[in-house]
Amino acid sequence: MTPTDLQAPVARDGNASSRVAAGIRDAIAHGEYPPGSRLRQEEIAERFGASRVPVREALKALEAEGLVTLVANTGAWVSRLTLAECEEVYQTRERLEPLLLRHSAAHLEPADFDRLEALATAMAATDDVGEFLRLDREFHMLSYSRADTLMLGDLVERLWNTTQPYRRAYTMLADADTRRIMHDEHHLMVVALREGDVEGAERTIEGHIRRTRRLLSRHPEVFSANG
Amino acid sequence: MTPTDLQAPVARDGNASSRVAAGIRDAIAHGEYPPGSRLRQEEIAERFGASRVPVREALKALEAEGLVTLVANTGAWVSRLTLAECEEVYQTRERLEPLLLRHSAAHLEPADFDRLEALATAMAATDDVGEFLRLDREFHMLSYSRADTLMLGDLVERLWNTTQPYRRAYTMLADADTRRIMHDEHHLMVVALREGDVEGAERTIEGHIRRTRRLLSRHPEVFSANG
DNA sequence: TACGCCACGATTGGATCCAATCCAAGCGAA
DNA sequence: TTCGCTTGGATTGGATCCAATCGTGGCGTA
Repeated sequence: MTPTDLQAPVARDGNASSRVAAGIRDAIAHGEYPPGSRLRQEEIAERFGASRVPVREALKALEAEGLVTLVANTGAWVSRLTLAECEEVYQTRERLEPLLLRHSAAHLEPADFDRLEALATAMAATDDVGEFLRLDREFHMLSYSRADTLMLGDLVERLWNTTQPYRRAYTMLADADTRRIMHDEHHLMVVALREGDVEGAERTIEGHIRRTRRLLSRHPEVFSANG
Repeated sequence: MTPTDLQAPVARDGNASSRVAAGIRDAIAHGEYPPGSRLRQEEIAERFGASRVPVREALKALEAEGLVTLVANTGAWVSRLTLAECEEVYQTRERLEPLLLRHSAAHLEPADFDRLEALATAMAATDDVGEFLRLDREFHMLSYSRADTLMLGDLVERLWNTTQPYRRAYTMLADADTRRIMHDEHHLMVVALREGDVEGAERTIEGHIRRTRRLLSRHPEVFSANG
């Protein structure tokens, strides 16, 4: 073993297969490839100006992320969730996101609080679902952004990604009361974070996710048939 | 979109690239490729009787699992953990394994309890570290085996895999008292599970992982230099 | 002697080509 | 008409080949 065989250098990217993976991830998130739709290697290769080899590498990585389901000698599909599976993701988030928030909270800066506040306010003001979803994701990801973690941050982001295609559907199911409570929770979280009340922030995010889970468990129709 | 484009079939395997991935996973777990060691595509390809293409696909998947670190145009290394990163994995397990156990507990059968009991007893009896590690893994995985989950089970298994190379090192650091407590916890868990006390079992596994995390945080020397 | 540049070997990344597999349509028989 | 078989096209899986990149050793110069 030569001296360079030990000590892995820092990660880098710009690779073609990584770009393809990122592109597919993005396309799924934007609803371009809905859950259950098939992903043909050649079509993707052409779309991203690459050959099928990096496409296959990307699909393998996305499979490990849970976004894509591969079947040997048959093809790749965007993963589809049942209601029970979606609830499982939310139960998992309920456990992990408070922990992640704890890692991040202590390192958040005043400018972050202001931005969080602005996002919470903007969310309460908008009537556009797409806009709301974008703001909501930015809000929560910003709250986690100062966490210096190896895998926990990525893990949580993956959980968001797998449920992303369904979020639009059940967001529209919330009535006025439920929405107000959700906005209140967002504001509560900003206050707790600003005051350095990590425990309070943890409880708030846990309740927030729990509430969402209970909301979607009352609406199985979102997951039936071709979602 | 033709009719066959929707509805992904059930997963299957037997693929070459999956076999390579499984093989590498196994080799890492058995200490054949220690953390920080380099993985050359051609060597792996030759070892598993395949070309470099499926090897690259396998490496991409293992990277997404966190077992391997890829650097563009440079190579692949077995992921190496710092003490802080290992603690992060344990904190994550502390949150997830109780949840997973809850999913599994209700479906465990009498034969499972007997096997768990036997494993706990065997663990307390053996002096061989390798034997202990094998029994310990089987014990905990069996306790989770009846969980019908989409990703939570796989997730937990991945967390075990990433820390596997270090487990041997810090297992040997436990003094007699610590070991006795760990064995007590194993037996406690079997009792709780047998009695259908899911809450008790959850608390026990959480405390069990927590205790291990605190043990290893007292031994940073395991992670320094060439682990 | 120490530093920097250059060139070569080794390794990874990507593209094309060929084999294996699967799906579906069409044919034939009951 | 319906079921089952067969065949052909489409798609995936794998291997080989070529290009791009990186690390290293050697050379020259200050």
